[in-house]
Amino acid sequence: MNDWAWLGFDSTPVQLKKAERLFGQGAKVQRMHILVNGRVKLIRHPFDGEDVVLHVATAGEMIAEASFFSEVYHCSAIADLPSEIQCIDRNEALEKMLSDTRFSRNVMHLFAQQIRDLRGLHELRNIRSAQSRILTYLATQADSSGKIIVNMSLRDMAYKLGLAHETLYRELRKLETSGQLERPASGEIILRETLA
Amino acid sequence: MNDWAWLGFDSTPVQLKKAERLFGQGAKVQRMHILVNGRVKLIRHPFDGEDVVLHVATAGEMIAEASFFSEVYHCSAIADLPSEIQCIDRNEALEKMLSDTRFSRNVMHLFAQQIRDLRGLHELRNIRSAQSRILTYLATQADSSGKIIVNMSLRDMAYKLGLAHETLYRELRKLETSGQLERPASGEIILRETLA
DNA sequence: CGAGTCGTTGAACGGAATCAATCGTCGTGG
DNA sequence: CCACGACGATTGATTCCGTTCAACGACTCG
Repeated sequence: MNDWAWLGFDSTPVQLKKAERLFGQGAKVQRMHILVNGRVKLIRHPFDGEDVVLHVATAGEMIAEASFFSEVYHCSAIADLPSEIQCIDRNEALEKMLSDTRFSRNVMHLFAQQIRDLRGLHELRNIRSAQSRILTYLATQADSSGKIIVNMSLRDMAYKLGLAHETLYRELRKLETSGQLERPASGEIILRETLA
Repeated sequence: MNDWAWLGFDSTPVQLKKAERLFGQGAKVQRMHILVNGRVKLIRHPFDGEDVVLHVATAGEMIAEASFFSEVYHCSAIADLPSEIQCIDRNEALEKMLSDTRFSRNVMHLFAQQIRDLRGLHELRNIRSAQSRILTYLATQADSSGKIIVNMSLRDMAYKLGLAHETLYRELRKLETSGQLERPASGEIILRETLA
């Protein structure tokens, strides 16, 4: 999907099986990671209480970008699917950032992109109604023809949207019944125009 | 609060009165902005429907960092309080980013910080219960003695937490009654230890 | 002084979470 | 190879808690 040539990787990517760990909370930050393929969950382990899913990284994302300037990771990274990850030494990356124009710009782009996505999600959560939250989200994901390829389970989508998965199922069904969307195949959703 | 010396500003900051506009949605991105003092709201104006508050920037933040790499702004910035803003020409900033090590690193830091904050907020919203969401948030804001200086109105805090302001008032009252926190003065909250 | 806003509380409603049960699919190991 | 367990998708019934609507006093600012 993305072209990572600018990263100047010569090494082969790390391969992780499902449930394998890329790094653990508290570990020293020594590398920069780009998720080329697969899915990686970032988990925080609080002193008390149960684990919290901080984020689910999908293909093309930089993993734990926020930790890049920290000494140690504040969360663990665990493969949620078989994944392929490009690594680059932290110091090497920092150096490259100063010497290689394209590199630093691209990294910044990744950061900015991430911020915009997060703000979008935040904005989304301010929508109280489950139905319009879902519609708004789908609208942002759809291409010009209204088609959406869902590359995650509906459960994960529900989590991302901050809804109980049952609610997501129900609302999707309602929207389907009312003709506002179609689901020709699992993992595929088509939005129908409903201009007010 | 923050030291912006590294930005190498020689110019005097822009002064905005309340409700004055820094830039409008769709305008060309020509400068980089750092909010030195005050409060600025980022507003998106959708084609239909009413305006949406994307974010409320407070002192020390870079404004619309996500737009820095875009051609035009995807939102408007409006002073929410009398504000002081440092501006730097976009091209100048990009240049500086490549030539000045400290500058680029600091900008990246700002970005990373922002991402971490946003993720934290996201994480927070996954807590369903209003009470524990509030407690968790306060815990992150408190210093070692449990003291919290609230630099925004409770209404804004409620918005940030994704709660109706009435709910926030009520829950704060409950927590106060049950001795889990004190409010010696407005804008000041003290958390009491309640180890399980 | 009046307009605007914040903080606060009451009452009622509604919608989403929760609990629960079923079905299908996939992977794994005996 | 098939049984079993794990997990995703789906739907029903019920509960509960946060939103919403409403009203009021205090304070600030022009």
